[in-house]
Amino acid sequence: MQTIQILDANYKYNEKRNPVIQLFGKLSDGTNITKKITNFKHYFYVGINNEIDLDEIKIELVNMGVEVEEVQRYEPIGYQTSKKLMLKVTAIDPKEVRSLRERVKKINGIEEVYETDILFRNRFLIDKNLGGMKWAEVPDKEEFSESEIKSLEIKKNVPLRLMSIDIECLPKQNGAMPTLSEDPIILTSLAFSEAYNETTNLVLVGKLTSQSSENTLSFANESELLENLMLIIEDYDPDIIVGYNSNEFDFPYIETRTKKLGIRASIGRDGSSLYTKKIVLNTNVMVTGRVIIDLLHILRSSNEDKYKFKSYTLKNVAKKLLKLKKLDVDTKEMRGLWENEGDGLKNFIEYSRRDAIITLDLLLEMKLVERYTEMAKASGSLLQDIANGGQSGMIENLLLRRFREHDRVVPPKPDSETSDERFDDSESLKGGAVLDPEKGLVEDVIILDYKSLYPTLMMAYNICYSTIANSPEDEFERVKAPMGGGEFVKTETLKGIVPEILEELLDKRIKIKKQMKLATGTQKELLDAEQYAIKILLNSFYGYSGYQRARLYDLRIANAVTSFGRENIKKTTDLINRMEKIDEYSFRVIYSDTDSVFIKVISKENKISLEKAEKLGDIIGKEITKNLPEPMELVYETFARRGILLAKKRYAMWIFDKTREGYEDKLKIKGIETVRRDWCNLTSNTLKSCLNMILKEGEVAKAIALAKEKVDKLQNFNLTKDSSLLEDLVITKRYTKGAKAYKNKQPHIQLVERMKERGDTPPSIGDRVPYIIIRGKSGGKRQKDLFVNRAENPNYIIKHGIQIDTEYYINKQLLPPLLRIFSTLNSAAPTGAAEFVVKDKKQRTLEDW
DNA sequence: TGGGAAGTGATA
DNA sequence: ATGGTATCACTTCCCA
Repeated sequence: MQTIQILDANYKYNEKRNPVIQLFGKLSDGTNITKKITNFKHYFYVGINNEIDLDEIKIELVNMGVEVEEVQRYEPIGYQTSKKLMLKVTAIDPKEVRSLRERVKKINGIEEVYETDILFRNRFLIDKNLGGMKWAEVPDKEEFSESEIKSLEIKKNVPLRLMSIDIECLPKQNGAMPTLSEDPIILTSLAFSEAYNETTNLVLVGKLTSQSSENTLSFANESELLENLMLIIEDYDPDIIVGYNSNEFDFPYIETRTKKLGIRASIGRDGSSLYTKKIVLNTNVMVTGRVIIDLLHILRSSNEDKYKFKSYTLKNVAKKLLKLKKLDVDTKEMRGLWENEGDGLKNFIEYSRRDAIITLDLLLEMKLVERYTEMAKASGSLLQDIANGGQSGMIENLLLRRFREHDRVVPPKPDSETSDERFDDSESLKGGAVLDPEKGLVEDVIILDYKSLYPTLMMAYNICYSTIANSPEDEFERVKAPMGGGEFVKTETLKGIVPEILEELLDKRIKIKKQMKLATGTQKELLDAEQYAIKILLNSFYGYSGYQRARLYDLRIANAVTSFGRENIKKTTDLINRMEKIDEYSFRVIYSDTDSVFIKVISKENKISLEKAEKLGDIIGKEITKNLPEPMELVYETFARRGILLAKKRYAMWIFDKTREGYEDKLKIKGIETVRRDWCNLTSNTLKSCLNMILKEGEVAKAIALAKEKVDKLQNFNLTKDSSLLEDLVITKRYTKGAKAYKNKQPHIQLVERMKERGDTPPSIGDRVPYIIIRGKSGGKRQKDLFVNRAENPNYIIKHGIQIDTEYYINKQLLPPLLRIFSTLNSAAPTGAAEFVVKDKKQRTLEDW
């Protein structure tokens, strides 16, 4: 017997054209191993009309060459007291299932089909309780039957072998984008996390040069470079290959070049080739038995604040995450460097090497492998599916497993027509409630929030597909969502499948968090990855139920969650407002959003201490929690000594968090321009400094002086003297779709169009476009001078010495956000702020004249 | 020219 | 391809 951790799975036909599952796994010593399972068959379910003769239906099915079995199953949606008779249809060829489904649907008496679009490898993993990065016990032999494999619960993970890749190509025209069909790959850099033959990186050079050394291999031409690249990959045998924009550039490029040169890119663990597939905007890269990760793709789609950047170039991301400066080569210099035999080529090689090293370092720094491993283990999805992104896949995997255990079938994914219908009435899903804040300066605010509100609501009210009461005349007791949403039977009648999953996940997360407090080093990191994976899953069930492309889309569920949530936060607010004084303190809710409440502490005698604030927060939280169904919980989050509430979802708070060394203060800024990427740094930085002065130091006059200083500096701005300030004027916005798809003009889109006309390399869809607003032609027609037409690329501005529209930066970038802050202070600091506002108005009128 | 609607991006 | 809604702010567009 052997124990393996599963890295990847697929299927392939044997010589008898029977499907064979291939499992790509690792032994605990790190050895890679492939296992083949021979007798597993694909199947799906059909729901039948009881009035049609069952035998007739069965005969028609059997005539299609499938096996048919009578089974008892629950339907996917709704509380049911008994199972229904269904048919399990087993196909011999997994590829047939799709066409079979269409033929089966036409049979008279077959009303529904279920689980017709589960990938064969997933069907196998689900049924055998196996999954990505999970462990299995298997026979020593290579090929065996499905009954010989057993799933194991093992916490530890085999270390994976990681490799990064980066290619450089030589375009015909200096500075142009390389063309697949014509321009060769000249350099390929690799970095290895488990050393390869005692080296951690390699550069393959596509021409013979004296520059070759131990870590630099030189080859006669591109063909030899690529042939050797394939050999190195096979030899090193990485589990994960990571690149930066590699799904859109490096891999498709390698695929095309190898095809053109007649080289087999057979880097799959079963000897299959690298394979890329373009899907609308993105490209999927597949290498059997290995996991391909594109870091750019992952960073761009990340929701985490720490991975949000104004620019996603490898250079900027490395600067921010690794605090590194990346060597940079201007694409226009590439040909010169390449043709240079001395230092030029050497620098080019080192630049390329460094890209590969940085990419690998980023992967390690982000702890991505650890996170993805735990997400795979918690959901059962394969590592590659996790890396490709999407929470719906993980949720579906979990639901398929649990529904199966409860003898409940799952519907197929909606076709495009069905999801269009869903889209049409999608307005019917309402979200959380946001209370209009008491705007202006506030002091002494306790902030409380609900821990995992949506998941705990689903548990508290037994909200699930399996507990929806679907017929009004049913007699069992049930709870109806307060404002829209379905009715659900109580836990005593039937505990829902989703609440059951959530409960297990929540318990597990609490346990892990406890263990984390005692753990250190890698042990702690592993636990952190595990709790993070669970957190993602916990929070995804609600979104999934309201997601139009979900198998189990049900607005009665999604609406019930938000409606219970809205009712709950309103009740919470009312209860706190009506609460009796505690000691000499009374309370008023001044803001709330979905799951949080901001409570102003009112006291005539004493300013509240930080310790007392936390104590009161705890008391209020417990007081509210005690009247709530389990496991809902309102907890103390933080305390703000002072803050400014500007509008819903826009505020700045000076908060105090308890640490081991005492209290740590910082600004918690939400929604306002300091945290927005579509404002220039000059605005964000000035605003942040002003907020610091006002909130922390109470120095309004100082803040106003700073604002004035910045305005003055801009007024006297001179590009040739002061080009360092230019960087602070850059605004970035995402280029989201093709220019023709925009109904209104926007500065960054106009710039992209202009860059195309000029023949500059334009940003691609999805990129953030940096721009600066330049001065218009005075006396020109107003229409032509619209600021949308005056966005320009920063490099272009420097190169051509173009004048900046300093007025725009003063009146549209600096002043509005600053004035919004100052004007809220009018009552608190009337003199300073008022003076500033008046002066500004004067200035503006003067300029206008 | 003023004011509101609509489009867009970004955030909570 | 693919978790959700609420909200803000800016800009252009369009009508009176």
